[in-house]
Amino acid sequence: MIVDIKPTESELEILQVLWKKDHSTVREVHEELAKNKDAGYTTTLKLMQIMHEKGLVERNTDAKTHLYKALITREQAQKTAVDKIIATVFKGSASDLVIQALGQHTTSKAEINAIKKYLEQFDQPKK
Amino acid sequence: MIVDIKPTESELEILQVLWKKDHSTVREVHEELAKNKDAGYTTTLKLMQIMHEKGLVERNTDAKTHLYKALITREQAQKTAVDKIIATVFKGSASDLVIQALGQHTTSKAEINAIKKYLEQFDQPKK
DNA sequence: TTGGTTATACGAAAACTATCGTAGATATTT
DNA sequence: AAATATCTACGATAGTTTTCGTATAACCAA
Repeated sequence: MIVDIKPTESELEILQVLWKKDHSTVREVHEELAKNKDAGYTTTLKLMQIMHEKGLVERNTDAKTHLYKALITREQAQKTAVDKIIATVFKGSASDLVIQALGQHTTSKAEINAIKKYLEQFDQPKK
Repeated sequence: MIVDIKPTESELEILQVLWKKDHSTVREVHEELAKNKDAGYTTTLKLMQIMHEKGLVERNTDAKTHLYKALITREQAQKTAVDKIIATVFKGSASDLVIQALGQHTTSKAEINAIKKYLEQFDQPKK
């Protein structure tokens, strides 16, 4: 595994924005975060510079305004996050997590069916 | 909601121990943590004292050796944790979390069946 | 070309977390 | 009772994360 880094809370917020687009400027990320958060522009800038040092993002510095791109994928972050909470609050039981997740969020019929379909694969004996 | 506090990593480790029993001493918690962690006794003590200040635990100080008890339940911690990662890395989709969780952890047949059974309730039209 | 806007760089403070040492009180053992 | 062990209290330190102010460079408009 290339990236073994656990992003901090703030770094995850930034990654969220970066995952939406191919690449973003600090300004774009900051505007997006500003909707829910109250911090200055240079704070976002500094965080993204640190993320670059850590190898969480790459950036293109050709132009005056740098372009940032996530290097860790959403899937990697998901895996890390799931591993952690299963270990810390679910006593190692993935199914406990599943039931908790299904219970507390409204889940559409389509989603339910997707999960059922997913579960069916466990019925098939391995060929 | 009474408890709106997000326990830190270390605090969660301590809560894990407290959830197993009705109440525990610092010594008991420390011995348990010492199995996987390498920190001094006073570190555990200090952490538990801080948790008391924060209202994460209550304690009985009648005897010389205090008895600690978790005030936040495992279920509350689970809910907070699940809410957070659904929001931060799963774009708000609970089913994405479910599938990710099922995919990356070995899940026993019994667990699969438990989940299936749980899902069946969504088939029944509300009476 | 000069003034205003928008960038980045970077040091440093503030806030939070984790760790430990030491002091002093209380219990236990011999 | 004296020595030893065990406990709490608490200050101090170190590490990490988040925040911001200021300097400086690049761009743009009048």
